Amino acid sequence: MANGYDRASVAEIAQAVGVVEGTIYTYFGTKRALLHRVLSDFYEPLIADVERSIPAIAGARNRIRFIIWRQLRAFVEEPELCYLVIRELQPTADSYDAVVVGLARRYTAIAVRVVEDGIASGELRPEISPLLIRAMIYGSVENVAWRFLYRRKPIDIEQIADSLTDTICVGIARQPAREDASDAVGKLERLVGEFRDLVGQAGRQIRTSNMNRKPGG
Amino acid sequence: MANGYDRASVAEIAQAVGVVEGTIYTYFGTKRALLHRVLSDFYEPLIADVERSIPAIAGARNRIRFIIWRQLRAFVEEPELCYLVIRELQPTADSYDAVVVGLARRYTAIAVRVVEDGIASGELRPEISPLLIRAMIYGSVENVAWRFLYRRKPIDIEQIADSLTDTICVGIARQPAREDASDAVGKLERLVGEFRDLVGQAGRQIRTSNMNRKPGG
Amino acid sequence: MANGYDRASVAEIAQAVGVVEGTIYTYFGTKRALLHRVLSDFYEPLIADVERSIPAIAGARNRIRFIIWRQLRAFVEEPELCYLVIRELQPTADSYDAVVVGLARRYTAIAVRVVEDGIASGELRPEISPLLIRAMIYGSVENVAWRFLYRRKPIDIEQIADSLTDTICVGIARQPAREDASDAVGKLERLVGEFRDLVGQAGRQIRTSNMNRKPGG
Amino acid sequence: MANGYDRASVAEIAQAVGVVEGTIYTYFGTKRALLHRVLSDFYEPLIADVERSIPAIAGARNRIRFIIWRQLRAFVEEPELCYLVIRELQPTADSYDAVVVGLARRYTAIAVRVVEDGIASGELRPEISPLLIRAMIYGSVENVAWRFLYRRKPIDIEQIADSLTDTICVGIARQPAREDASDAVGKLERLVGEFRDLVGQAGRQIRTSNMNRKPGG
DNA sequence: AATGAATGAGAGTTCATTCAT
DNA sequence: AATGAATGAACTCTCATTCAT
Repeated sequence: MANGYDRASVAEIAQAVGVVEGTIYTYFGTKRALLHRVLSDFYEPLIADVERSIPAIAGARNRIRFIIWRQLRAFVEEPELCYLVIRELQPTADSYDAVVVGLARRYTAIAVRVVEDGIASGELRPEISPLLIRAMIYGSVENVAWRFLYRRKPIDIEQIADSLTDTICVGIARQPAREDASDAVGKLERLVGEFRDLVGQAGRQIRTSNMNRKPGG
Repeated sequence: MANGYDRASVAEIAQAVGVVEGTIYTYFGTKRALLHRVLSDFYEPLIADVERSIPAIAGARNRIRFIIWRQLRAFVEEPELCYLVIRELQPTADSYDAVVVGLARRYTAIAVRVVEDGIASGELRPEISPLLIRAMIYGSVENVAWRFLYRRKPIDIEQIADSLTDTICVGIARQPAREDASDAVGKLERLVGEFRDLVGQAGRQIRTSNMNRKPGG
Repeated sequence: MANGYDRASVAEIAQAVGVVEGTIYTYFGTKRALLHRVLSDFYEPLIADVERSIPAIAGARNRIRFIIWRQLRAFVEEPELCYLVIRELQPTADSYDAVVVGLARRYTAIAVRVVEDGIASGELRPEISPLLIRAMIYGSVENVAWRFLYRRKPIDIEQIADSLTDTICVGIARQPAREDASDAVGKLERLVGEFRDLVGQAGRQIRTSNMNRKPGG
Repeated sequence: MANGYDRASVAEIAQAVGVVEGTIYTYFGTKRALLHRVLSDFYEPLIADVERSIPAIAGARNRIRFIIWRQLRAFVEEPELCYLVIRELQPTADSYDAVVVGLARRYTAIAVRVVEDGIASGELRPEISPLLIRAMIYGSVENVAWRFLYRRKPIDIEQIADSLTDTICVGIARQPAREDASDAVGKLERLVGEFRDLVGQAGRQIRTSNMNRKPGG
């Protein structure tokens, strides 16, 4: 199952499992049935895990980090399966697929809800789209995992989870307050203007008072 | 080329091009060679376009938006090819692939450089990883495009590009820094207020002292 | 055993019998051995029945009707088995088959003997070939049964047995004896004519001789 | 194709034709398609032949003989195909089959019409069932051909056609009416002969007695 | 240069048969 | 005796590739 669904022949799968071709068909009537069983076995504990954990985690940011971290872990633990998930799971009519697509939908729906809750609680900006954030979370994880795993390098999922979460939450821009800062600058400019006026006023008063003092000063 | 590389037989490709099977082999020795030609033909103008455009765009944020937007456009214009890129382009040692993988690397390297430049110019936070940002950019675009395109719904690439860029740059969190900024402004306001009071006081004192001086002012 | 020998897997047969695949092989070393057991179990009572009944039936025609009727009944009662017999029972050297082919031969030999006896007793025309009549009997029954059973219509075996027997015995030609009869009538008319002439002649002679004799004798 | 459709693997067929397996699939998308092509190629000229010939033949009996003879010839010329026809041609839903079943129906319908016409013209008994006669014709031919061909003996189709036609038309029974009639005629002939003798004798005696009498008679 | 018929290796799948339990 | 999981050969069918024309 080294490389996607079509690439792996039933013969190879059988050999990998240590049985003979026909044995596969004793248990799975179809190559596709085998695939879906494998995907279900992958998804179900994953979903159970995430659905159980999320309520125990406080704050949208922490939850998002968990989702990212959990997905990275899945990639590290079962890279082949994750590739299968990425590449085979297309909502393509097939009734077999429907079941697994349903699982996948249920899985990624967790992220959507987390973002929605984060918006509701005021922790997240209300103008963001939860669906887009879901795409960012899973797309980023998938892409980074893909790249790392292809290099067969060990991958520090803690650090990557941190970085991704950080970027998703606070962005990459320096001085995220800069726009507020410009407001502040405007205010400051106004203040400075006021100050200048005050100083000018004061100066005039002083001068005036001086004028009123000794003439010829 | 309905759906991926394996799905399309050489016969189908030949028919689509309007020639006969054998002719394909007159020009491409191999189905895989044909694939790589197709991918090169896809990548080269894309790379040329992006490489030409980026220097003309000011600011990391604007450049990132352009990269996202351009990639979304590619998905909309050539969804099949983009799927091919996603699914077939694996650095699998195959010497054919090497060429196209090289193109892909060159393409995504642009994003890395944009981020690096953004850091250098101080626009982007120095602690972010350009490689991770690249993964986020392409992973997010791919995931969102995948989802949208599978639903065969029209996709508003302008709006999606805006949202993705926004999230990547400023994140999803309600900016905590913003409140600090207002605090600062508040402090300044308070200081200016104090200063105004002081100035007012000073003015009054001066005036008072002047008044106490010889009248006839 | 839905449709022929090859169509039924050993697994299906086992399931139908209520045992498990391996058990079949405890009792029958081979799928083919099972087939032959099934066919023997079908043929033996059938042969016994027909062999017992024929001597008790008087007349070749009645016996032929019985054979036809019995075979039709077998078709109605065990259509699948009859198809098996028709389609699987080929004298193909296979030593297994030899046994069942022997049964089949013994079975159809009954019809041959019935026809031979009918010829010997003068009930049947001596110039007919008993082997050909056997072919007609079983061929007709098989064909008609096949057609009827495929339509899954109920089949009136009494009426079909009557019709087939009738056709086999007296043919389809209209009053085949009538023409001979008219010949006979013609001959009789001629004979009667001759006789009339003779009688007339004799009468005249007698009268003549009487005339020559003593008058008043 | 030695033994039925299922028994022949495409590999065997290809080998028999002198090509390789895949080549079969260049021309026939399916094993079943190949079968149906073969059957159509068999049926079409056969139907054309019979449909053309029947109108040129006078009398139901002669026509039936032609049908029997033609079918026997087909068996002799293409025994394998005829087995295929017998065993594979089941009206079993398959849309492929529908075409060939249609041909077969059209073919055997000829016999039905011949019998119907024979009844209409008064040549055949009106109480017979054309459908049953069709079953007898094809069933008998099939059975007899089957038996003969399995023995791989040469088969005298002229003689078999004569015998089958004869039996179908006039039956196997020694015509009781016919023989009685001839017997009666024979008896009458004998009686008349005797009578003639008697009359002749009587005539001579009378003449003699007259001669012995007084001359001058 | 272009063709397209022929190829043959390999795919998924079936199933009669075996054998350790 | 009975089981049923495992087998592996054989099947139909696909398709990238070749090559004589």
